[in-house]
Amino acid sequence: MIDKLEFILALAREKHFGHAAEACGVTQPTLSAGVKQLEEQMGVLLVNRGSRFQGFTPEGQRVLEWARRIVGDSRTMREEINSLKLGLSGRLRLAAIPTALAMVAALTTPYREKHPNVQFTIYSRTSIEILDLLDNLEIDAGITYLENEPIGRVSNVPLYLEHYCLLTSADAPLGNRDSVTWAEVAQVPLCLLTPDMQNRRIIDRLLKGAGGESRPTLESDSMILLYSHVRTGRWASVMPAKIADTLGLTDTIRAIPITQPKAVQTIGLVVPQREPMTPITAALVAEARRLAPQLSG
Amino acid sequence: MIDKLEFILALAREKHFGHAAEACGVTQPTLSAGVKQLEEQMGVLLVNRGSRFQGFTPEGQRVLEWARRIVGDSRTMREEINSLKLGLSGRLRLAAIPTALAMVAALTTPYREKHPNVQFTIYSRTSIEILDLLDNLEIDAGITYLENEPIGRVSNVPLYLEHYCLLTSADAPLGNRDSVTWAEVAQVPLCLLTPDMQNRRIIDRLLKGAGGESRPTLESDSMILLYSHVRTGRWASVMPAKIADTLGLTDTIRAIPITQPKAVQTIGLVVPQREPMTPITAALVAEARRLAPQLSG
DNA sequence: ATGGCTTGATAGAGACTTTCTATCAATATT
DNA sequence: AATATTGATAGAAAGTCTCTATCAAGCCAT
Repeated sequence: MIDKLEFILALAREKHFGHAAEACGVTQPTLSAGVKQLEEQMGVLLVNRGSRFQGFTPEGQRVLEWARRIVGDSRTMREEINSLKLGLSGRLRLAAIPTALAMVAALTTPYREKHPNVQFTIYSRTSIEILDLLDNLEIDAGITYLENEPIGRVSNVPLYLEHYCLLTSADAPLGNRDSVTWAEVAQVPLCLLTPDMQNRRIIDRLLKGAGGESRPTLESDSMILLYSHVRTGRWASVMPAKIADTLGLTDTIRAIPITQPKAVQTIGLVVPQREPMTPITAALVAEARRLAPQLSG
Repeated sequence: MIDKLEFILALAREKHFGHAAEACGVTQPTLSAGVKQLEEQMGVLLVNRGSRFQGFTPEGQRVLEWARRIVGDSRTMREEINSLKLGLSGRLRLAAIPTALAMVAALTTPYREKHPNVQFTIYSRTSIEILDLLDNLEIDAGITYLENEPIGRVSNVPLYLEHYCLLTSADAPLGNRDSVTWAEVAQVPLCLLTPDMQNRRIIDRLLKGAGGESRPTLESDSMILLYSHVRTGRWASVMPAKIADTLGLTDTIRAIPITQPKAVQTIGLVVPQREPMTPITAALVAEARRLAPQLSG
């Protein structure tokens, strides 16, 4: 029964019988049969088919909702029993927006000291993808923007505030300043994240708000790539202060606070809104609560 | 998997492998094997055995908690899909304390008019048994005292207030009065419910509070039996006003309000504290909310 | 239009699980 | 000590699941 519900979950995210089957580690006929059995048990069609997957029926959508819950609970149960047996162990799956990647270590390091048997898998994802992964039980927690764009059925723990800097060579225009305005930044050719990243959309909005326009010379979904370009001394970028610090500033590269307006975004931990949490997730939330005051200082 | 969890639930309430198996409609070896499989999957003993059932291990108790939740959710899912398919249908299982039995019809009658395909099963139980049945998913809702003794993880809807009357023959001592005190009632030989009923414990407390003692001439767990004795004109009883009204008063039998103190108990609907509720239960809660103002008037 | 490609359904065989009956060992009960 | 109760175990039969192979329907490109 529960494994059939997992089929539904896989189908929801893959939207393809074959791929979903592969994700579940079974063959396509097995998954097809599983879905069909569910449909027979419920006495209702759950999936609209027409020679290909065409989404769920209304009943299928309800079953999907329940499947998230029931499958999630059964996993949580397993994990909880495991923890009782041999302390916290297993794998913590986490996803963070690129600009927050640098601070993840501040969370994982004390966590690992307390719970050395927990393994980590950490993905770099967009804020939208993070919420999707959470919904589909593919990650245990995410680190993303808490405000700004709607987030779903999740609980959150604020971690720190993101302030923006112009990252540029000291001998470039504006390179000698102690602070710059968004209007000034709008005049500089920038390397920015791709528009599927919320960070980029935020920066675009700020630039537009200052009367400028966002026409980045270079886009990437990798902070490392952006930073390595800035390091050449020939490019500039806008980054959160925290990540600029982490990446390290050289003599020639400066991180200049951008004011007017002084834009601030809250970054935090998000976890599925479900009680009780898995022990592994609960420990992460505890760590985040402990850490938040230090980070915001 | 889910059926194995049902085994655990059955075992929790039957405390006996054989009986639990029968309750699940399987043989005892099947249930034993199912539990053993769960234990192997979890990697932990769930049940303490020593030639007989000796309760759950700590891990077993956690699994039991999860089983209630997961099994409950999977049933709710089924019911929800069924309702989507052919409107509200199925069986509403309800338990009420004896003194509330008379008012159940006020709930079931309008319910049935709105949802004619729902069938009812209604048990007369003690308040403690009701909470137990709720925990074990054996009933969908209960009607019982909301205050006075602790109730567990349930949501409630107040329905009406229970006021107490002396039910006695008009020509008996006190039979001509318009109101009596608890101290006076304490002098009369009474027919009361058995002490496993909360109603009896409440009345005992009230009598004791008035300096009297509870030494009922006759005890029974059936309101009908108590009432039939009072009807002979030779016995007296203490009953909630509502049930006395429902049973009907004759010329010779009077229901006399008992004052000093004016004791009042809230009776209400209790349902498992879980979101969302099954559609059948949700409809009952809606009905209860609608009804409460009328009843309390 | 037509041939090739993708997608999901179907059929049938083999492997695996489940569940039953029968029986046993251990403990309670008398 | 004899008997009854309780849950575990063994083995056989039934049932279920999952695989490979194949098919039919739609999609797409020429």
